[in-house]
Amino acid sequence: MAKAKLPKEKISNIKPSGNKDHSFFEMVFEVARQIPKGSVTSYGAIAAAIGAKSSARMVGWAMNGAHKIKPRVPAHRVVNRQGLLTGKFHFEYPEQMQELLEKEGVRVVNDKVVDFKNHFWDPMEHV
DNA sequence: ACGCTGACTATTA
DNA sequence: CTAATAGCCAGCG
Repeated sequence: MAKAKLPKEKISNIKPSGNKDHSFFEMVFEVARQIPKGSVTSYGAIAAAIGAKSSARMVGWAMNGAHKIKPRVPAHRVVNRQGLLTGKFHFEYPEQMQELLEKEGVRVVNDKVVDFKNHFWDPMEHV
């Protein structure tokens, strides 16, 4: 698949100027920002928290713009259901995700969160 | 407006 | 454990 390219300011409308924001993306970002340091969660968990548990993919897609939005979204704390750092290639560099996690006390081996279940943070409990 | 893509998940083999 | 398949839905060409 030589797809590639999804650069630039895609997801044009994440933050329309002065507009009321409660799009799907905004809700994802809001939840993601609440992830405490040293904890991780899954796309599906976030999706479920905002009432779209079947749309885990949209959560991941939303994170695609997480780098450019206002307060920094800890996208590195969001991994897939297996605890794998599936989105690491979307960071400035692939190793950054693991670095950030380990820096916060989350051990990562072979691109997977160690003791993922123990570090898991359920967004539903916070909301 | 239609079709393809995708940072997912669950199920089946 | 891996591989393949289906369901899912917002954004973009």
